[in-house]
Amino acid sequence: MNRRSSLQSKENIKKAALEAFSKYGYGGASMKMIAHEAGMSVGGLYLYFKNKEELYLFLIKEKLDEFSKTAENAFKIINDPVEAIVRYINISIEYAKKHKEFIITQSKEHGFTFGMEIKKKFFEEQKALILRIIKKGIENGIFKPFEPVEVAKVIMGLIRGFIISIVINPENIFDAKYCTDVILKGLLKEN
Amino acid sequence: MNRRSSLQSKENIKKAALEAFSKYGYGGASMKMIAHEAGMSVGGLYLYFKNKEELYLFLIKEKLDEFSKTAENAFKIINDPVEAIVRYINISIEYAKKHKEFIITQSKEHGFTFGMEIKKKFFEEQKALILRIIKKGIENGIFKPFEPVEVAKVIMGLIRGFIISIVINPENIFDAKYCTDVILKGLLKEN
DNA sequence: AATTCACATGAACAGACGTTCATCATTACA
DNA sequence: TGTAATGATGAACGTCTGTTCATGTGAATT
Repeated sequence: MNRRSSLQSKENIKKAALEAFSKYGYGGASMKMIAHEAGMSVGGLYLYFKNKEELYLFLIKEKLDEFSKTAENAFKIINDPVEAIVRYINISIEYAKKHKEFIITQSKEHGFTFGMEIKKKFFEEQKALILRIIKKGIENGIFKPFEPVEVAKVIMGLIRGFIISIVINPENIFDAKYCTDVILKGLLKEN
Repeated sequence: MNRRSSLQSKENIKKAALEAFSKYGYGGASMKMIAHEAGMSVGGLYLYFKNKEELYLFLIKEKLDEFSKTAENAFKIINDPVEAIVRYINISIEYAKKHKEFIITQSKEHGFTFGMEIKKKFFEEQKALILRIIKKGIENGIFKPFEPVEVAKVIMGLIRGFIISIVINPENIFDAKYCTDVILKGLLKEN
């Protein structure tokens, strides 16, 4: 079969590759199986991506950008820090549910040397975003006067854990509501 | 070189394998490099482990058991729920720092079909442990009357995130104190 | 109708992989 | 000293990998 639209073919490859990398990791996913899943030959892949590594990095970058845009857009219309935090957690969870295993794949294969700069940059951006929310909340007197940077780290950690939990325990997904409840109100009854 | 103690050789292999799997993942770590790092030949590995898969599963099981024992022992002498939660988080973090990347390796390679039963069992046990603490705290009137099961999930998620954060951002490790502060006291100033 | 061009193929290649096994070296015991 | 037994070797094997490339095909252009 040939003479398909070039755009469609690339889209097919991306979809197949994302699935394969997510399921089997970088080493475990073979170019042959990606090609097969994309409905084309091995050679065809190399018309669209220089090699396996480039294909992998392309996917990482695409997904991270996707998330960044969604998150930033959401905050353009939110002023309340509480709502912002709740919203950010919800966006993160939706994203995680959508991309499941691939998220973990990203943070592991090849001992982080792989696409490290891209990921580092992404995490820095996200931390800055949360930090802005926290600072605002503290300034407004809504949040307790914790150290903002440390709180931002904790929130990021919580979200990461949330995402990992979804991937590890997909049959036991927990509601974001409880998550936000705990960080906002705290476990203790009285201070 | 030969006629080493069998025990020492096995120990060398375990150490080398843990390092290799942690750095490069299951697919990325080769038997040749494990053998080399252990100071022996490839064939030698097969005197102690049936194959690569068995070696990998052995390591997973060993590390999880190690952690379970540490956690359980700690709680034998603690009655205060607050102290117990703080302690559990600290133990988890210490463990994570010690084994870094291997923890992530465990939750990913081969799409979870790998050693899944072992991990599932481990997580169930840990959740039960946390649940016990939370329930006690609520019964004693120390914790807010949240849904205990959901809170346990959130706590587990937080810890997982903490661990992942340590691995992703080793140069930016955050203090466990802030973590426990946030979950115990909450962000909001007034309810 | 002839030519060009984008898209696609899959056998072929070199290298790496996990695993096996005939062989060897050292120790323990007879 | 001779004989098992234990621990270790690494070349060899078959399989799979990522990548290349000579070849093919159908649509668009001339």
